[in-house]
Amino acid sequence: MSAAEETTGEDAPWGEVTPEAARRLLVAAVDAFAERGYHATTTRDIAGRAGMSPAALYIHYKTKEELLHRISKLGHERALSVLEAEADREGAAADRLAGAVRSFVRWHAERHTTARVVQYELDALGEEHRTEIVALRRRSDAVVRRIIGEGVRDGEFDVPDVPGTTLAVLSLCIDVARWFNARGSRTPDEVGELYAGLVLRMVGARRPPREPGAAR
Amino acid sequence: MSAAEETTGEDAPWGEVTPEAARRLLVAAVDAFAERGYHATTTRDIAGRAGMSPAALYIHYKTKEELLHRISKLGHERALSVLEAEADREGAAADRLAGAVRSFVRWHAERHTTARVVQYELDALGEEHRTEIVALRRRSDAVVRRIIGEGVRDGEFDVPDVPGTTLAVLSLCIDVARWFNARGSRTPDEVGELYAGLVLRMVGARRPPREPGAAR
DNA sequence: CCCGAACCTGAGCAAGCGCTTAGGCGGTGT
DNA sequence: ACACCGCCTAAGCGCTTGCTCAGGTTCGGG
Repeated sequence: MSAAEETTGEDAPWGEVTPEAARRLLVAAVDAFAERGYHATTTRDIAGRAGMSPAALYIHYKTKEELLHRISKLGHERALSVLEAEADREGAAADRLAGAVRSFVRWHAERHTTARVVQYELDALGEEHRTEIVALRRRSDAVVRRIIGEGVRDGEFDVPDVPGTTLAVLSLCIDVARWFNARGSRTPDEVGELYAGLVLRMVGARRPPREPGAAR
Repeated sequence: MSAAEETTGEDAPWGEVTPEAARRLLVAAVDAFAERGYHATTTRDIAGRAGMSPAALYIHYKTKEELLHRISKLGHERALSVLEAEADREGAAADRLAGAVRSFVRWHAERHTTARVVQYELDALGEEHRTEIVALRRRSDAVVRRIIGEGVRDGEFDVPDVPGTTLAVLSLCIDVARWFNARGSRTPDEVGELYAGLVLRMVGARRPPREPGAAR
C-alpha cells in the first residue's frame, strides 16, 4: 500500500515544506532532535533517517542550524495560531481561556516531538534566529495575558498577579512537551481537558464554563 | 550509617564533594552544562573554567558522563530532601502542600543552574545511571501525591484526578528551572509564594492557610 | 635526605564532526 | 540529438571531540 500523500492542512503539519525531499529531511530532523537533542544529533543521522546521503542535506539547507530554525519557526507559528484562534473568539474570558489552554496543551501533546524541539532547543539557534523566535514567544505571552486581563477587568477572574499567573499558565502548558509520552495512559484530549480545568482554578474563575446545570 | 561530614551545609551546596579540585571541576561543569547543555559542553571548557588542563578532569572522574551523573544524583537528592522536609511536618494538608511547593520552587529558582542540569539533561545519562535517577524522581512524585491524597481524604481538597493534578503541580514547579532568570524582576521567595497560592487553587483548597486577615 | 603517593600537565591519538567538492543520472525544452 | 537543470552520491577535508599517557611537581613521614 503506497501512501496517498497529503500535502496541505492541519493534519499534515509539514505540508508547506516543498520539495518533498526537503520535507523528508525536516521530518527526520524533528525526530532526531526530539530524541537526542540538537547537539547530539549528527547530520549523518538526519540524512540516514530520510534515506539519503549526508551531502543531500546541504542541497536543501545551508547548515544544520538553518534546519533547526525552520522547524522552530514553523512550530512556533503553528502553536501561536492555535492559541490565537481560541483567544479571538467571542464569549466569556473563562471560555476563551479554557479553550486556549485546551488547544495549546493538545497541540503540545499531539505534536510533542515537534514541541520538544521548539521549546527546548531555543539556545542552539544563532543570535539572529533566536531573537526572531523570542519575538514569536512574546506574542504567545501577550495573548494569554490579554485574556486573563480581560477576565479580571470583567470581574470573572480573581488574579492578584496577572503577569505572574500568565507566566505560570504558559509554563504549565509548555512543560507538557517534556513529560508527555504517546505510549502513556493519557490522550492529548484528556490532558487538555484536565489542564483547562486546572487553569480556570488558578485564575479563580467565578463559575466553571460549559456544563451550565451541574453545580455540586 | 557513615559520619556525615558537612563542610558547610545548605549554603555551600557542593560541600560534600571531597577533594577540593573535584568540587571546582563539578561546579564548573554545572555552570557549563546549564549554559550550553551537556552535549555542547567540551571537557576542555569544563577544565578551563576550573583553571586546570583537560587531563586533570580524568583524575577525578572516569568520564564526562560520570560528572553529569554526580551532579544529577546530588541535585535530585537535595531537591527531594527539600520536598520531604516540608511534607513530613504536622498540620493540615493545605499547609504542607503550600510549604512543599514554596520550598521546592524556591530551590529551583535559587539553584536554577543546577536545577536546569538536573531536570533537562536526564537522557544524556547512560542507561543504568538514568534508571537510578528516575527512581529518585518517582519518589518526588509519591511525596506530592501523598499530600494531595490526604487532603482529599480529609475533605480539605477537591481534586477529581489526583495523579493528573500531581503531575501538573510537579511539572509547574520543575519548569521554573527553565524560565527563571537571576537578573529578572522576581526573587525566588516571591515565585515560591506565588506558586504556593496557585497550587492551593489547583487543588481546590477550602480556605487559604496563613494570612488570616489581610487581603489586597 | 629520599621515598612514594597524590595530583597535575603537555602532547597527542583515534574517531567523529559539519560541511564541500566533483561528478553521475534522469527528465525536459528545443 | 543535445544542452541544461534539479537532485543526488562517493569521497574526503579540516577541525574538534573525549580521552590517554609519560613525565613532572608537591609534600608528609621515615
